[in-house]
Amino acid sequence: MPSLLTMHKDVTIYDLARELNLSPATISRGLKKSNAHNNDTVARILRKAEEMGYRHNNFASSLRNRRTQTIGVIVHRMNSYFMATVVAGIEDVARKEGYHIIITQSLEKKELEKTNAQTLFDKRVDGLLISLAFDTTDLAHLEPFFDKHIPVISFDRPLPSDKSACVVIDNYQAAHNAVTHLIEQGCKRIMHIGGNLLRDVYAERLRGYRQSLEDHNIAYAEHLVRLCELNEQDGIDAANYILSLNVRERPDAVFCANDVSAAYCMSRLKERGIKIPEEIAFVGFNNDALSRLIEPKLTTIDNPGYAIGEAAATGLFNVLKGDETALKTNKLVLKSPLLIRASSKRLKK
Amino acid sequence: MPSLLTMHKDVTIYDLARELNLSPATISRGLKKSNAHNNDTVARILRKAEEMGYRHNNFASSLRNRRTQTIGVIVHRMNSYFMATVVAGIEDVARKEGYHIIITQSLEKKELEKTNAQTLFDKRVDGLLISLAFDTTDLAHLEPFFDKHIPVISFDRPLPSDKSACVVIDNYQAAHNAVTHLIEQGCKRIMHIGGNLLRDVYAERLRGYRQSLEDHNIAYAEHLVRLCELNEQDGIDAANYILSLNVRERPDAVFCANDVSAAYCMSRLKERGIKIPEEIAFVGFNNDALSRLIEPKLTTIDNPGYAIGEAAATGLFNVLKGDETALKTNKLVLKSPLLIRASSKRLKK
DNA sequence: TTGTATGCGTTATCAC
DNA sequence: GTGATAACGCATACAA
Repeated sequence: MPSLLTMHKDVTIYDLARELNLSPATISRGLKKSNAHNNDTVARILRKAEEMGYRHNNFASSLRNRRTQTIGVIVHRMNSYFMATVVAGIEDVARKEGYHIIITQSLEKKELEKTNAQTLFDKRVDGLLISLAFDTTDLAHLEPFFDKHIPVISFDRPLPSDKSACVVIDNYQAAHNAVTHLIEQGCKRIMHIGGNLLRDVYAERLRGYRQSLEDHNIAYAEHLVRLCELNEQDGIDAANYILSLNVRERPDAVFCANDVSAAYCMSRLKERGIKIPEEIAFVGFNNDALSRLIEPKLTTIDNPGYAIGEAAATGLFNVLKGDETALKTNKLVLKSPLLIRASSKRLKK
Repeated sequence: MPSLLTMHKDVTIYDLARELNLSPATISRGLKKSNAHNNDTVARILRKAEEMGYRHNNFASSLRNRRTQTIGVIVHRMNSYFMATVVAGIEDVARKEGYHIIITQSLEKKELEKTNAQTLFDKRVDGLLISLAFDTTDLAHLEPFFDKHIPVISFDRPLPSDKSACVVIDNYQAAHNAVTHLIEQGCKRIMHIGGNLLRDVYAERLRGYRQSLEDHNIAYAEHLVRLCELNEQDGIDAANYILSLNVRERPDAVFCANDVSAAYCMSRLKERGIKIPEEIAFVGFNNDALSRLIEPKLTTIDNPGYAIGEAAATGLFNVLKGDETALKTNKLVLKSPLLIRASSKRLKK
């Protein structure tokens, strides 16, 4: 008696060959509509395949080809609108190329990122798209990919290496725009809530912040920069920190490296009676769904997730198709406009 | 000259066999630490494998075994906190079992769900976990799984079929609790914003709503029930609808089948000067991150995503291990408490 | 345009 | 406890 686990025998190209009095080779070629073939034969093959419920066996094929038609994706976390759109962009391109994707999350942990990389390597993905975890320093876990010439392209958070291309936005410019906007609204003591400087994204945002201050002759103040993981609790902690400062030291604006922490920070400050944007103006980053939901609506920088995913995947396929220049062009930079909303509007009275 | 695509030759068990003067069969057995073996030999094999950079070839293995050690997951959408936690639960269980998961999204579209099912079937997943799209009616696309005895377990939105088990919460009871709570706060005209009744979840929530009204002798009013897709725009539309009603018909509370639409509905009403919860109280569903972020904080029903994912995956593995009772126990129901927050607190003055 | 023959890397079966 | 061998299903080099 067959148990639930016993797979019924699959239909193979041999079965089709037998039924059609053709050779397995012809079937194989016919099924992938390869050029050199009699149209009529192809039609017969396809019809029979349909009729007998044939399905292509990827393993046998991959074993033979040493190609999996699969690309691996490592994201730091999959729970933001930004990342969901990045993945959507990747999926669309991959689907068009006949590829599948395997998504894994590092949950911002170096160790998990390492495990995921190993898993994907062992699954023989044809390429890798990665956005690094917060605390990843060395790239030893990616060496196997480099060694085997499996293309790796990073996005959002680029690899500190010239071995691979990356798709990013101009974080420096975006941050500079955001801070300049706040200054134009009349803000003088602008706080920055940023991320781990190991990640280029956050280093660049900090650099843009500092440069804008300098451009407007505003002194950089150590106590107005907080680096953290940018999660809910960090937003709340930042608010508490602000509340703990005496009024002369308190910021009159906050530029935050993501919307989530900006939202929680704002929320906490409002609870304690601080008026936004009158007392403290806010600019976030990412254009998360929640930026339009909170009150006042959050001014933020659009982070074009879909375009980033699309560009990264497209670059990867270009490399897979033999266009090595895609790896030489080290950086692809996409636009990320500032979206001005109520949280930062403070026209001088 | 090897191109980027040329994979260097992989180390195989034959290579190990040659180096160690053993047979490939011995290597194969040694690598999976199977019982009947000389410990010393196993140690030598493992050491050599490490040294030569051997990695197991899943294709060859799957081709031979007809097992992929992979389970497929179809979710309707991956962008909610709820779904992110469901997937986290599934991943954890799968990892412990040595399985990988492939996640696909139907984006609430029947057609895409169908494509995904086919893809996963062709990828020969050993099992399937699925949460149906809004508009899925027939289950023809799942027949191949049933035919081949590939176990399918649904979660959140159960299959309208007794061919497979499902993991859900008691949506009827949860909705009943929510509405009863609103009634206890003194609300008399409670509106319900619900989802497509094809999905059991939403039908049950509506049923709980109606029953609670009946239990408290409140007449059911057709014009106070709106069924939609529960997205951002639907929330806004519902708010506009409410605003269009004359004051005698206007609801004094809204019970919404998810937090997102509740949040957008609230936001729009507030914009138009409606006081929440004083004029209209709100209860949402899911305990999304945003429920704690908006103002007032949204009373909601906790939807235990992690536990659901964990239970669904565990059930699937039980079936894979031969415990068929897991499929017989048709429904596993998890707890989903009501979390009372400011948006529904309206103690009588 | 089609057929023949072989190998991809692993594992199960059967010997020894 | 270990070895020899066949088979999993497909795709390609080569022959026809």
